[in-house]
Amino acid sequence: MTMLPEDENQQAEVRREKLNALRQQGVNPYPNDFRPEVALQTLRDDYAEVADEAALGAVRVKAAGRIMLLRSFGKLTFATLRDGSADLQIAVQKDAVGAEFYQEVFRKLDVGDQVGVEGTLFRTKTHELTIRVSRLQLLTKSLRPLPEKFHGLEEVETRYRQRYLDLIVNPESRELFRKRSRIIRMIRDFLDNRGFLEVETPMMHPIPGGAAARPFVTHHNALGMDLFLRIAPELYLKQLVVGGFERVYEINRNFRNEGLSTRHNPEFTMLEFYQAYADYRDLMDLTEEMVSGIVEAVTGSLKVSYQGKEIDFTPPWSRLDLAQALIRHAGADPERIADRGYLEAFAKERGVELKPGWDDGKIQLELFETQVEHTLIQPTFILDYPVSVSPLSRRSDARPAIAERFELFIGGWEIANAFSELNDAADQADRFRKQVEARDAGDHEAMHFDANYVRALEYGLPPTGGEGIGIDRLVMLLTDSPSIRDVILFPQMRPKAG
RNA sequence: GGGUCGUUAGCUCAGGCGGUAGAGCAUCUGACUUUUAAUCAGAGGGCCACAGGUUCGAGUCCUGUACGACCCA
Repeated sequence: MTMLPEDENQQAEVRREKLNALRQQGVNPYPNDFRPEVALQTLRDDYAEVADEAALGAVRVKAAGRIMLLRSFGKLTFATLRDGSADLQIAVQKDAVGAEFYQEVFRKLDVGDQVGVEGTLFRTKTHELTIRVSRLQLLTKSLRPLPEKFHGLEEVETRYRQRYLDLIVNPESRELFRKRSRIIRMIRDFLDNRGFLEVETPMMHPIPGGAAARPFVTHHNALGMDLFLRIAPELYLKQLVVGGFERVYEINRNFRNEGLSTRHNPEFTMLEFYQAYADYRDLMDLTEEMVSGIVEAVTGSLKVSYQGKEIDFTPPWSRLDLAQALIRHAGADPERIADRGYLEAFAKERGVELKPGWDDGKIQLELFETQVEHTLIQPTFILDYPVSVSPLSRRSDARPAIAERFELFIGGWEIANAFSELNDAADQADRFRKQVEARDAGDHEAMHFDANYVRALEYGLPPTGGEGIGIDRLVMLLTDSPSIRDVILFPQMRPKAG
């Protein structure tokens, strides 16, 4: 019965011996009959101002947690207990729990063990609120030593691979993921309050659609067909708008088969929402209101420091069309911004490699992404994209080559992508055809023709605005996290040998 | 995919020009009834990521591999 694999160490060996000794003494090291009655944070809150000895001594408490620190004085031991809410000190006196229990059971406990305690409250000489333990029960014996008490766990690789260790010993990591959860809940509240319906759409798609990206492929045995992990829920959500759900949203994972980086994880969380009888300008207003509200609620301010840069979320945010962005931020010539020869020369001058088959719009987009995007630190809406690179967006009535689309950039990254939805079924079919042509010409990220989606449009999609917001990047900005792996509990890692 | 850097005790980290592997915390033994990273005295603990190479001798130099971090595409 090997309990620990080959990375056995001396300390684990000692703990296992203690476990066996406890069992022989009739102590169950893994009982499940203890029910804590109060969270440690509640005790801290409720008795923060109470100093009266008699009053504290009258408070009977029953709590549980993990031993994080032990300070033993022979007949008296102080320990720091940590539960899901907070840390609190306990004091275990030999006389109070019984000499035999203290000696034979309690002294076999280690940092990392889970215990349940009953007792009363008191304050130490230095006024620290402490549980005076009258009864203590081992709830779970821990067999491996925890990372060091002072430095915690520093090595990022272990923090990602064994996130539980990071969460146990690094309180700031716990706080970060609580913040992430709060951000997502606020998004739900915001949308729910505006009459949006949260829905779930397929994660496995027969045709990958709704974005320009390479998908992961999987296989359904019974159907005998390949399926694709979704790269976006967009086409399904709009079918729901066709069906009469005029405001829908989904917060869930997308999967894109591309490289890993500090801003890319192969699975990432996206909010997509669609609102009938709205256009992309309505969505800009909504986005400003939603995001700035969340920023203020989460950080207490509209000004956020991200990696040394100050980002001011105070609305209204800059709105700049794509051509203007190239002129203003990349120094393109305003007179010739739509001139093909100029665009090619400008790209060459900036070291942007052009691929065959690129039209003016694609060159402009590429120039924007390489020359401008990373400079947009303050929240900025870039709008009016070329139709050719926006195959699901509605055309501007006044300028048919321009799509009613915006992307939101913050901290130099794309945070959101939105447009007035294309609801002209024939135009959509044409756009899909052009995508298929690009695909046949070698563009692996170009879209497939989705006939089911076109058929849905033929039944009539009301005029609609739709948007996707990258949740992980938003959380990065609000938690000052340098890597997307810091805001994903279990980021994708290469398997380590053994 | 390319470049740079990293991998040493459970954790956090030192190891000058190649010469028997170090510290703090943790662990173990002992002392200690008010500590706060408790303190004091002692002890044990290493596949120096892995595989080759150079050398009388490699944690250290060279090559490759794995994993990670950062930058670039």
